[in-house]
Amino acid sequence: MRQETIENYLKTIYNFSYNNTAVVNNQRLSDKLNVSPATITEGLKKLHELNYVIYEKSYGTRLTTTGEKLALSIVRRHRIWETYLVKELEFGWDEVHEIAEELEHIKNDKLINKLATILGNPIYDPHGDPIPDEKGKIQKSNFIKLSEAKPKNKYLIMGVTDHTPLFLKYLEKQQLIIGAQIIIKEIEDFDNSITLICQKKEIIISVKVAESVILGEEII
Amino acid sequence: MRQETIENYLKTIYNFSYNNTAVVNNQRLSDKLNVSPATITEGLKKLHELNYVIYEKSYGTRLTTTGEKLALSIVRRHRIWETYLVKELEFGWDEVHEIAEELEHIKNDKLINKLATILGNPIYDPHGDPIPDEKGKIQKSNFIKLSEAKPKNKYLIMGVTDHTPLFLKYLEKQQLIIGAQIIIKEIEDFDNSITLICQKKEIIISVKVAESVILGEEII
DNA sequence: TTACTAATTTTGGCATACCTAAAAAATATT
DNA sequence: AATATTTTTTAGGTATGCCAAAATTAGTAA
Repeated sequence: MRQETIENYLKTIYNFSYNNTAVVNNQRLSDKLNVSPATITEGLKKLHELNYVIYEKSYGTRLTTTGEKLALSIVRRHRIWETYLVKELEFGWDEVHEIAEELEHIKNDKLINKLATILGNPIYDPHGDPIPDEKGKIQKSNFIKLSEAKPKNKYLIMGVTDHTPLFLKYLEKQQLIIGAQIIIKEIEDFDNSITLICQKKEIIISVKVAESVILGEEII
Repeated sequence: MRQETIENYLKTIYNFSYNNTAVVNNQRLSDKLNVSPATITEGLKKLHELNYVIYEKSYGTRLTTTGEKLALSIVRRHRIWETYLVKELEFGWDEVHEIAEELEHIKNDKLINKLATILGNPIYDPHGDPIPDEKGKIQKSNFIKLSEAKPKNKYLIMGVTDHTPLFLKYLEKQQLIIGAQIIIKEIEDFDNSITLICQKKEIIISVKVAESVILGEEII
């Protein structure tokens, strides 16, 4: 199995496993990795043999300790590169994901750690995702989805779970950027759309958008 | 054919063709690309079909205009990355070649041009090799090999043609670095070893070393 | 020119990464 | 529980990138 394929499988399994608490199903992997379900079954069997995952047929897959370690190092590379591209090379947050998908496979610890040092060892990337440190340790945080926010409360936007340029450009247009403070004004019973106040402007957003925005602890 | 394979073939053919003046044989490609001669034959046939090379069986191969254009862009990426690693990320000139072999396949013009801009659009990389510009234009220069230098003359070290860490570390130890001025004192008839003066120190080097060091025009 | 040597190509084969279609298993619905 | 739906697996097949060994071609020296 090609190293890059292994890395893409492990990273994707990691991203779907909620810190290795949940088992991941084949269908989502098939969608995300753009290969048929049959190919996923084959791939998981091989990764099991290689001791990267525990694959229980017709049930689900999770990472072994070895697999998680490798997954975390890919995630680290991806997020460090995204941060470097935005902070040092003047890329927009909506254009770095794709490049980082390639750069994350460059295997050179000295390089990644040098970039991290230049950036001041950041803990979050430009989309608010936590960056694992060299040992794979990751910042834990109890954030909530904007779709779970409660009326009248104040929050900070901490991240996004959708990294597509279209979505990110939309957020930027609405000034819903990381670090922005928002107040939930009202949640419409009919379609769960949310009216919120951001930068003194009233904005109405759909559930679909709210599902992909991550908020930090309420400000008391 | 995988894009990365195509790029490695074209780059290697380019490097062996002396600016597309000479035809390249399979054996050297086989050695450099670490695949069997049989595989090279197959690969060249495919590249011919793809219009990247003109492959004449049992004679040799050269790049088409399309192939040369792609080769130059890979060479540019490689050399820009090497320069960036040395100048901005504090890597040694002996450790960047391998990383650049991976980075050169990242396909994003904006990224490469941004790095080039930060570096001030350099014309030479840390090994003295010319960097093609965005359009593929490359600095021409009539350098000679140290093994072709004449006694009593003064030269500047302009580059190297061997990029292996072992060789580069050896040069560094002898202070034979790019930009250094040398005077040829004597060439031994017996084994063609060269005695030269560099930084006021006398150094004796073998033909093998002299073959891989590039000198600039004599200083009058 | 001939006979040898070296380089190249052809042949046949193997492993991998993918696919589709059908079967089987798991899950959801009535 | 029985049926329908979804998910997963199996079976069989294709294309690619590689190889070793045999056959051919080119180069060289007698």
